[in-house]
Amino acid sequence: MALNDDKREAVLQAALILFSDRGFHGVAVPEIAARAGVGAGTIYRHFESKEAIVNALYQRWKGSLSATLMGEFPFTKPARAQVEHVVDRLFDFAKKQPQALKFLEAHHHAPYLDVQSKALEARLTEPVRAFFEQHGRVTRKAQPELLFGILWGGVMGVVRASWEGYLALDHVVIRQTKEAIWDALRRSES
Amino acid sequence: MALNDDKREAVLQAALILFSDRGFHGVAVPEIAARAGVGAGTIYRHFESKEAIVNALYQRWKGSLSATLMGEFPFTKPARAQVEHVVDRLFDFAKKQPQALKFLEAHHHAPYLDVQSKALEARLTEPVRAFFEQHGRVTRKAQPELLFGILWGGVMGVVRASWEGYLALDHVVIRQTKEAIWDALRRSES
Amino acid sequence: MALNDDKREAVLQAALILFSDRGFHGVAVPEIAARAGVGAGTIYRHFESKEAIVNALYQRWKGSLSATLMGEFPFTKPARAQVEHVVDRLFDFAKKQPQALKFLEAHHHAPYLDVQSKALEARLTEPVRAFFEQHGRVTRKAQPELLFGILWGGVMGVVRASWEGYLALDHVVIRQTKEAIWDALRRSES
Amino acid sequence: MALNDDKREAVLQAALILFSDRGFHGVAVPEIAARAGVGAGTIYRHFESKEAIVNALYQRWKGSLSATLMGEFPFTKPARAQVEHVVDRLFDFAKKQPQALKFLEAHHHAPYLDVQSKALEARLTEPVRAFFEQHGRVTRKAQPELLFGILWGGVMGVVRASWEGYLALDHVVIRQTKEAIWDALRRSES
DNA sequence: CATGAATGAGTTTTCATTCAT
DNA sequence: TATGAATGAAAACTCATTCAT
Repeated sequence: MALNDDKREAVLQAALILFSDRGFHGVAVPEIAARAGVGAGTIYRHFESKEAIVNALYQRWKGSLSATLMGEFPFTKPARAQVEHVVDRLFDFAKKQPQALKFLEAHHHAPYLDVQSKALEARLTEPVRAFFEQHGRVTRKAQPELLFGILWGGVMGVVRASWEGYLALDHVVIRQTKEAIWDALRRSES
Repeated sequence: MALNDDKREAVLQAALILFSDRGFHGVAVPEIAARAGVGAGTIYRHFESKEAIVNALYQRWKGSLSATLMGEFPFTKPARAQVEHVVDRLFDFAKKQPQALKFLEAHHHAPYLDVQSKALEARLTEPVRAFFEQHGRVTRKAQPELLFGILWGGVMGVVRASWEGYLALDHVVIRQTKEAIWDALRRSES
Repeated sequence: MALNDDKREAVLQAALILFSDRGFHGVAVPEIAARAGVGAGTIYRHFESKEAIVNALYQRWKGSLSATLMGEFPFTKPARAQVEHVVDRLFDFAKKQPQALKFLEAHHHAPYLDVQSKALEARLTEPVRAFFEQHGRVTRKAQPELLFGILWGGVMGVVRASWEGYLALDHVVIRQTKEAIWDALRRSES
Repeated sequence: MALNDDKREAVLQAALILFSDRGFHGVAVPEIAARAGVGAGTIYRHFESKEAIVNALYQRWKGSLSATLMGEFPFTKPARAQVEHVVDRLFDFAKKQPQALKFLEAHHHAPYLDVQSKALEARLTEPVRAFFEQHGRVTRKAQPELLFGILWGGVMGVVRASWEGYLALDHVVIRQTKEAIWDALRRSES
């Protein structure tokens, strides 16, 4: 007779979709309840407040994204393979969890994120950034944050184009993106 | 006497900052009034509703961004010069109107945007996309939307890194970004 | 098996403390359940509603107070002994059941008391009041209700002072109160 | 166009009656609004919260009661005159502001009173208590708090009897109460 | 019988909008 | 024309009560 985790999940799932579509303040709690198929009061047995829901979502999906990117990371392979791994995994995540990715992008640095969520923000981008320092000799001469910005932004630019219906995230698009991104990051021959 | 345009401007300026920081639903109308230094009721002499304010802002700044990007466009110069022009102008806009750029990014495709705003969304990215079709031979073989996504996303990735304090948008950063973006887009020699 | 009376008692005890501290509307039913160490649903096997709990408490403790005051009442002794008996017993009750006395004072005439509780209110103060009519010749010339008001109010004033920490209900205080109250009630010599 | 003080007063007046009848938690804010003849939202332009209303009432009426008791206090007259002054004024207040007195009695030491209200509680009973120390030789040998408890409690006992319809606070009742209270407090001859 | 998770009606509070001044 | 006090509809949240286990 413990708190029903199915209901907690249903609430998180409903909130993910609604928040990613209309933003935190654009969604009313009873609306989340309705979509989750539970009573409005039930939400408050599982979450202390509406803010607790966003934070639970943020932490869950930030962790999930990080795990996806870092899973089976080819630490011993050359830089290009590592970059392609990250891009591949990010596309993977974008295809499998588009709502979650949209949610994470939209709630990055939001004022209602709590200390734990903010700690995650910092901690999880760190390893990806660290990579560029390690490969300083094969990548373009520039601050790692610049290179990471182009990598992440470039891929997300393609992902967003797919969300807007301009292209599909198929193998060709992914391969072309990987090539383009690598050309953007690598130290040019000469 | 006609409606005082200074007040209309003050409202738009206040709303720009508040909306870009906390989102449309995260800001109360009387708060905009307070920051604009006008009475809450006054806002409704200049705008029909809260939604009318976002839409006015969206249309103004989308137009301004577009004008910035397209102003003095080097139609007769080679592709690389044209790409660098766009990147330069986007960085320019990011430095001069950071709030406006943040606002535009955050309100892209928002459900409260009206028909006119949505029309602008489509119309203004069009010419930039058209460019890639024109230069098909010197750019990477890929859909123009993909290339545009990398261009725009890559630059915005760097801009966002600057917003988060990781780097400054100085001449070096801008030059490096232009080089990286061009390497991402150009047809590789071989 | 019959309903577990231990649980009923636990609920009443928990409710007594909570209601006397924070009032009827200031206490949530699940809170009573938690303090009683029972499930929230269990309360409704023993009481029809939250109001039924206050009424059960009211009737129990009003009866108990009345029994205390009237127990071994020295009907045949002089008026002063009878007054002192009542004062003694009231102090006794105040020391042994402070929460119950606080509860009774706070819920006197409350709108959620039912007919039975209200009947008790009237019935139980009656005998005490009757006393003053019987002793009309040795007590001050005044309506019995006035004298009773001073008696009860005066003692409760001292009790309340003890609750607020200003004095302890020791033998000296009780003796002094009895003397003062008697001097207030008796017909003055002359 | 400043906040309309009439409305603030109407809210306080409505809240006084409702709170004194049914207690703080027994009254809903829209109910206060309805009785005050204002919109529910209006209350929150005048008071930060429901608690702010009780505290405003508490401070206003505690101050008023104190001023009533201490106004024209006969500092140079004998103890009996001083006691009778306090009793007279308390009866006066009870007749003119019965709701306020009921309110003060019911909300004494309530957990939602703020620091300022609690400070008032302590500060205002102080001078009355001080009196008994000053008159130690003509009053009964007992702690001042005991004597004050009997004085206040005794009068309030009579007042409460009047609220319950058992007697009217006319001149005779008041005179008899003053005599009784004085006999309770004075040092007995012998 | 006992439970406590679930619920929706009701609570306090906020806010876009109106309107008397 | 400009205002900001007033408002009620809607928000977040609570709680007495029910009911499946």
